[in-house]
Amino acid sequence: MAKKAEQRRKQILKAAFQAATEKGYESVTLQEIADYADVSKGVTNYYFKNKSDVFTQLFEWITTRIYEKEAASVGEQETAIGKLEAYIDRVFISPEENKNFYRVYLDFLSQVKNNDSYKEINQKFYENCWSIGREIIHQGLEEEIFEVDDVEQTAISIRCMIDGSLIQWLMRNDDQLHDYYRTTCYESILKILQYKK
Amino acid sequence: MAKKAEQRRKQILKAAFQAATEKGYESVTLQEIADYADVSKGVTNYYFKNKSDVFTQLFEWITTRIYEKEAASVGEQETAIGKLEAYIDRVFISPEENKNFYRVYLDFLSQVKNNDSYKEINQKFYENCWSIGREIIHQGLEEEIFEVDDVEQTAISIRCMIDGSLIQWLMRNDDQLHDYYRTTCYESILKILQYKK
DNA sequence: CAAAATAAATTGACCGGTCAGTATAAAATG
DNA sequence: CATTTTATACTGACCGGTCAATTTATTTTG
Repeated sequence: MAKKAEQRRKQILKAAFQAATEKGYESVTLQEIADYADVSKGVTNYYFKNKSDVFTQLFEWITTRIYEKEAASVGEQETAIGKLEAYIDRVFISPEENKNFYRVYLDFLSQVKNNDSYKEINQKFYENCWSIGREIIHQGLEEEIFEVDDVEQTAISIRCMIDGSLIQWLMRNDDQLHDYYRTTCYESILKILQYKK
Repeated sequence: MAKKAEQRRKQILKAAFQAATEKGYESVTLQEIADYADVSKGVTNYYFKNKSDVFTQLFEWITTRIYEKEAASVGEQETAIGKLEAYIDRVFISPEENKNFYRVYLDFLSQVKNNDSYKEINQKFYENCWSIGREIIHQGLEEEIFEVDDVEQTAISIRCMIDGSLIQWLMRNDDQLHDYYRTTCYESILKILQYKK
């Protein structure tokens, strides 16, 4: 009962994600969401307060999922380099998935200024990302292979580098460059960490 | 005559920029642009093909202007460190100006996927940014204070770091953090350049 | 257990409002 | 007065949200 409702909610969120991926966040209509979900137009407003509510929940859902996957990948590794590699490999997962996520994510970011809920959700996402960075840095310091004086600042830098790289890659819209940007990003982070073999 | 027309065009572009800063790109109406420019709605359609045309020209105009100012600041300096500092100081010019530019810029970026003209304009902007990066790197190599094996890749990394930093700063929406992110960005770039005193 | 009653879920037509673009009128220019 | 420029009114398309009607699922009752 409540389970089926939850299923419907997820179905609509997925449809909204798909629609936003293809049409762009702002221009997605309730009709399009309904079409992608294979339901009629009224359903969305039955399960969600309004269009904005759909997207708020979508934003929360995808950022949480992304973080959980990143954290799980990093957590599996024991060494600092292993963790960093796992992180970068998870972040740069594939051209297709990165395109889907970052297109919608960029749309959300461009809306943060108009929407405090978005801002809060993104803030939480950042904090999660930074915590992954800290985990890697601490491990590297323990192994004495990184030279970092401000852990917090370095964790922030790592995420700047990741987002900056993926956004720049996305804008160039060339799947072939995906590997190049992953490598560039990875090597730059190693330098930021002042990695010594 | 043609001069006055050019003046009107600029007036409308400025109004569109102001309107986009305050209301967001997608939701700006032709009426609002006209209001900000203190003209009637018909004028915008007289000087521009359509709304999209206004924004394409706006995007081109602001990215060119940003680049020119950055290039001028860097060009004034002789030393690698001087150039890099000038670059970062120009990029992180002030919370107010960064907010205005990056908000609109983010809007544009989120539209690049739907608009080949935007993509092209942004590509040109990136190439200009990378050329500034290269100028700094070459100077540092000459002075033998940087250790860079791939100039192109490093120039790309520098811009990733800058955009990543300013976007993250913008999302946190705290003017106080502006200095912090400037410093963080500057120091990270120094590490990417493997700067040795 | 079957029929009836009730509740939950779904549909799609419809409404109010907005906006881009157009047409046309008016004013300025020279 | 003819051409260019600006102002205003209008149109048609579109969209978010509502809601009455219908279908489907669940519960009650005899």
